[in-house]
Amino acid sequence: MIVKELRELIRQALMEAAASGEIPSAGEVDFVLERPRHKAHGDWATNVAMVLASKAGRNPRDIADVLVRRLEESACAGKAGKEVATGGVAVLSAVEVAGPGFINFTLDRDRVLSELVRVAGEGEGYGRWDLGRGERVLVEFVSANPVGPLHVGHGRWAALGDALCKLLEAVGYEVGREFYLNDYGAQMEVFAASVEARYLELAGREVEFPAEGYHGSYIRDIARTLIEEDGGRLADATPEERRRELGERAYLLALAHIRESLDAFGVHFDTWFSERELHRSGAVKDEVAKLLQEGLAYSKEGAVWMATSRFGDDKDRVLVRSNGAPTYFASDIAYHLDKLARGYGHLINIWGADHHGYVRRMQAALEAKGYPGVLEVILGQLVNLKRGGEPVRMSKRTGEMVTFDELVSEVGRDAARYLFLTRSQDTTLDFDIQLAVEESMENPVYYVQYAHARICSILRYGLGRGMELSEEVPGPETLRLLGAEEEMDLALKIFEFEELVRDAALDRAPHRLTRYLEELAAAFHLFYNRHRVISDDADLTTARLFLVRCTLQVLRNGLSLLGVSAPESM
RNA sequence: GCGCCUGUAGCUCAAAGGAUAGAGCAACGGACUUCUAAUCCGUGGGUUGGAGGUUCGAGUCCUCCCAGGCGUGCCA
Repeated sequence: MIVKELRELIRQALMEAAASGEIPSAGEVDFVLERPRHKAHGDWATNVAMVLASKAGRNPRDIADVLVRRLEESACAGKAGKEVATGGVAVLSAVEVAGPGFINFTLDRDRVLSELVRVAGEGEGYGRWDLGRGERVLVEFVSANPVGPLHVGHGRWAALGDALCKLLEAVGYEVGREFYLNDYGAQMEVFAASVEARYLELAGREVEFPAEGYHGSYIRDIARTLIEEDGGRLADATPEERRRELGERAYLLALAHIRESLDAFGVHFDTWFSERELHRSGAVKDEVAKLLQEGLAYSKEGAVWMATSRFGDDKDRVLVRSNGAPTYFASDIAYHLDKLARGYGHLINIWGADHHGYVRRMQAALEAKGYPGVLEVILGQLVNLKRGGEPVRMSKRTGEMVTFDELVSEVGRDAARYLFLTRSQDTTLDFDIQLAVEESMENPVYYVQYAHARICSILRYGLGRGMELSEEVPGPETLRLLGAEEEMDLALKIFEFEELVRDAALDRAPHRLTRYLEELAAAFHLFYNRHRVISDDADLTTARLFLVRCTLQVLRNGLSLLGVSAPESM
């Protein structure tokens, strides 16, 4: 790939120049190679001379001059017919020193074209890496409490988690997607009691709604479904039996609903891990006992505490309450150890920012167990849902909320996924439903999808005119007909994709992908408006169809990483 | 009080420590007998919350201050 090649050329020039004493040798130099913001600064630029100069106390422009001279010889086409060192193939058409000491590269057109051929050759595989070398990573996300429908915030984690998983897969990790079910503890009982109350109400009984119960209308919906299933027979059962059975059936309904919602969103989990099972199997109890044995936990004031403060936590944390009930923290330790026991070398959890106080203790616990650094927690800021500028509450307790399902059906799956991913998870997301719907024609997702559909339309048009749209790569003479500014800009934008995928994956920043796709689409739309792809000039048409097919491929690869569809027409 | 996140154009947001801080929306003016005008071109719009510091170079890193969000349970 071009970036690698340029880096290698720079390294060579550094070595040679250092060997001849023209520049100070500084061992490994950590330099930046990037696409400059301004076109006048070439196709690529590096700060290597400035880095080296500040290390050696020399003038950066002098060092840059030396390097440029060597690069010109090794990689630049320069004057026509001049031999270049890299196997006779020129990579660059120009290398210049600029500004405070930048070295700006302009790619040789033939090199651009050969890179396009590579893009086409790699097809769906373009942008994939093998950085992970198959290491197994478990990504746990959404993990909503199964006591009601998903809310809008969960949608953000679903979109983010899934995109992150796809990115990690693209760079060579083997990824497991997991949903942790908090199907144990007090909230399940509140849920059961709430459903029970509605059930009895619907059966015509006088009941007092539990003080802390969930007021959402979905509770009544669940109760209605239950009563339709069993004809209300549980109204006369013993309270214990009724509560237990209704709770269980309500849980299964809520869970089924969550699965359906995620399914409709195109997010699929490999595993649904039940907290209850951890308790049932004794894993939680056993782990607490083990921690006591290992001296990592102790008893105090009737409770069992874990000594997390020895591993970076602010204070020690309770594992077993003085009433004998294990805390959520205890089961979470057992849970995370279970993940590791299943062969995952790295754990990623996506949590809402409201859980950030929990991160350190969890990491401390794993460090105590001999797994420092295996748990990575991605904290996502919350979603502020709005409708026409007015905030919409998302409280399960008061029941006033917009569900994830409603959002998806209003805004659409692609737009919802895309919009959730346009912003870094570090920033709270204002999601205005009304705006998303009203402006759906101006939505960035349509802008990107439109580029894809437009290309498909060009290809259809070509087919209709009896054009042969083979997958074959045009010969060099034909390809050399490409060279217009918009064509080269589009090609260069295409080439950014590989590194972008890598960076987005390693930096956990799927939002960069959305931005990139918008830039790529913009480069295409501009090209489209300036040049006809299909014209009377058969060779030029062939060449442009090739460029456009490369664009199509990258749009497709990128959208697929986001989990957004690439429509053939709109 | 302490901890995490955020503060950039009227609005929503981008910018692995790089050159003249960029997009979209909103406003205004242009481009369809031509492969999809859900597009393109142009114009206006900024003391990057404030003050110091680090260095060749700071929206980005450090310190302090201001503002907002979220935490800071023997809740989950």
